[in-house]
Amino acid sequence: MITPSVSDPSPRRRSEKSRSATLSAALELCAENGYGKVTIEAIAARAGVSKKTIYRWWSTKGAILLDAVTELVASGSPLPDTGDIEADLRTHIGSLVRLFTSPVIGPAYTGILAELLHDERLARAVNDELVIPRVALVYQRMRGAQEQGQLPPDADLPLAVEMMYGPLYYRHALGRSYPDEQRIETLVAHVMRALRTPAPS
Amino acid sequence: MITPSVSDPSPRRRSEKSRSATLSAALELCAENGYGKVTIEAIAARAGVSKKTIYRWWSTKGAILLDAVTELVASGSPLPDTGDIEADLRTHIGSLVRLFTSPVIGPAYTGILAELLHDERLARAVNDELVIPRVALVYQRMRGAQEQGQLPPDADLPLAVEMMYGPLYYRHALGRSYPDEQRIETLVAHVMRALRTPAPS
Amino acid sequence: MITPSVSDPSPRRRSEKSRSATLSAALELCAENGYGKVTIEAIAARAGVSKKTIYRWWSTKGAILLDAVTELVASGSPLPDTGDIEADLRTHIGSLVRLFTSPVIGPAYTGILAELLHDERLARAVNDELVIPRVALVYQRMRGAQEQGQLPPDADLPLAVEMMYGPLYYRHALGRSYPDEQRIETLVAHVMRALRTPAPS
Amino acid sequence: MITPSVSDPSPRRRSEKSRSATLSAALELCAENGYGKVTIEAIAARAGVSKKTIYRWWSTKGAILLDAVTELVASGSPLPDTGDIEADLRTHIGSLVRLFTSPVIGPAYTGILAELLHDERLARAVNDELVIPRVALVYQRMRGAQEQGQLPPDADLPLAVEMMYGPLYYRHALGRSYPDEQRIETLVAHVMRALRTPAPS
DNA sequence: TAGTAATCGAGACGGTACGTCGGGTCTTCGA
DNA sequence: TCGAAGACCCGACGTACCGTCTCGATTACTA
Repeated sequence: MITPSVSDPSPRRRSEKSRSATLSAALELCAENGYGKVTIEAIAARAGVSKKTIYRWWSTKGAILLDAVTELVASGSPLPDTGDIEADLRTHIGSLVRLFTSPVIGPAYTGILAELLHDERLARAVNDELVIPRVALVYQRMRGAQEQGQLPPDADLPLAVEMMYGPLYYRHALGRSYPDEQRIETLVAHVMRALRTPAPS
Repeated sequence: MITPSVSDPSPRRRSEKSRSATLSAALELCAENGYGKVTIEAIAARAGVSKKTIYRWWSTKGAILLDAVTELVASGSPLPDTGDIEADLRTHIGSLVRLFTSPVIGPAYTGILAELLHDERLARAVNDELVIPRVALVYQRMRGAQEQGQLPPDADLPLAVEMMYGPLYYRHALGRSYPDEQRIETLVAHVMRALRTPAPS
Repeated sequence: MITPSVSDPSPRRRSEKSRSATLSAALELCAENGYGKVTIEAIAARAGVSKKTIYRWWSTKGAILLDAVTELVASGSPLPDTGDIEADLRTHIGSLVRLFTSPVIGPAYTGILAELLHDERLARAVNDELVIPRVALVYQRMRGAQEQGQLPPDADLPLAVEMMYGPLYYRHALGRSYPDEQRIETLVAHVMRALRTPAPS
Repeated sequence: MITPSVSDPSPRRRSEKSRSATLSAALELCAENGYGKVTIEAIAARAGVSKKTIYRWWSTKGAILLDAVTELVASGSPLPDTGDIEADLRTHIGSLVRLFTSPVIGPAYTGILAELLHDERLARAVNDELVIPRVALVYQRMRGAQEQGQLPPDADLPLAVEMMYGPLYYRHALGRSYPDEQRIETLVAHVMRALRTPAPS
């Protein structure tokens, strides 16, 4: 979490009500009017919270949205384990696409991604709290597949993640539509091949 | 080009001096102080141009930077053709990384990417004027390789582009460092394999 | 007339059409939307005349309106001569009130009066071209009354004019309503008394 | 007082420092550079106050100057009472002329008078806060003179005020010089005569 | 069971930039 | 060759948010 001070300033947060009202207001504003209308002022007004209170606990509207999104995402979509690693990865990518296009999380995450491009602290936070934990799940699932012999023990897992996530972020970054089922299938197939192929000398 | 209205306001009378001064000022400000300090006001002040003139010809500071970047990129780095398609692709990705990290174009392009996430018109313009033309060069080179038998005639070229560009945009979108030489080599090797492998049934 | 240069720049004025279109446009705008909406830009647009042409012949929008009003007033209300000076003065003041409240001339003259407060050249022009000539008519009529013995030969005519016009301008300057018939009658009666009374030693 | 909305926005929290700094800055600018240079921007800059703060409490620069002038005038020139009503009125008119020509209040009041011609709200405010209270003092003095028998009990006091103030505003409205001592004496003499003369049937 | 101290809402404050408007000057193009 | 059209620089407009701050009024730990 990004807070004014590095460490959580005071666990004796007075009002849980303020916190959740702020997060909800931010998400709602983002979903309804787009990220451009997400303003500390507007959040404060809608949440019935003073600006001072917001600034006490967050440093940026990006930080607010990150908290909100993290909370939502944490309570959602774990990685499936059907025994078929390729199918599970397809499912995973599909659910990622659904995340990007979800009416609430989508715009919020897009806003976060826009902001982190000019805010290193936010970038680090997004990676540490949102992306890396989720990628860790993918690694975990892949390691399971390695143990079951579905993937070679020396497979280049990070590369595979980049190859899977890459096209999604590429399209998202350029405002394009996302890969369809067919494309995802092809993509994951190539990723599997890459995982099973020793890196070229 | 993104202009305030759909039809240009009689571009015949446009002052070339104002135009180039504006573009230069925008790039300089971005390089010197970061995208956050790129402001219509600041651009106008540095360029010695009135805000009205800027608003007459551009609708967004993103549009200004897009024009500026397009002009720079257009006059630069064509795709090499050494006869070895794999090597040429490696070179191409390398030069793309260099673009992202270049002190002038890098920050500007990052700013554009941030803005297009909330501006559909800009998104379309970035694709139409910057990305698609450059990708077309890649396609062209690949088609040459197809004619020389280095690639199969039915290779999935768009997929290859996504696989190459994807990891770059993925890392950029999350504010990470870019792939090194080694990584690019691996990546392009897998792309070649994908190009040469018929799509899985 | 207030022109860019002191002397009428060129009697070989090219387009009478432009001149009258400008004056009409100015009056219309003033009558329709109030003086605040009278703008060189708006006048030019409505008159179908270029701004440059307007600036060639006038220095201020006040100058334009002055020309327009002068033209209208010149073609109107001469001072009556019924043989009864007191009645004639009452009529004169009444017609002056009607001028102030006329839907076309009223707002225009109000605008001129506002502008001349910050523009000495305009102030002089208003006096020389509009007020003094009309006051001269009053003097002329009063001198006629002197010859007929209705007024003493040493009557303080300027003072009388100030006493008559004063209350009108006082009320106008403070945005109040104008004197009614009854009040005008009282006022003129006192003026007559003043004219007939030797100045106190 | 003219405020943005009808009800003051909770004037309890109003910063007195900002208020007086704004009024002073406005008067100074007006005195130094003329009313044309009185700009909300300039006032804000000189007062070290934000434009928002100014707009929060005033709707117009005219309103600002009115407040400033009212404050100055309120703390100045009460009507004298020497026992001689005619002399006191002469003194009063003289001090009014001095007000018009004073280097600080003069230009400010002139600017206010120009602006009220196009702003009904300001016109009302000028009358209610500045002119009517001061005229009330004149009435009060005149009523004292009535009680002392210097003036008849049925004297037309409002008419007298119009006859005194009228010539001043007439000359001011047309950008002319003000009456000199001699003229004022004559004027007041006629006003006294009018006060003592029953209205003509 | 009071202090008493931090947190809460509200919102004023000094700022920066916004996007628009009009002023007055200068250039271009068509009739 | 002249005038309409309008681009240009400039400066002010009034607005929106920023992040900081000062208020009383709740709280909820301490004494």
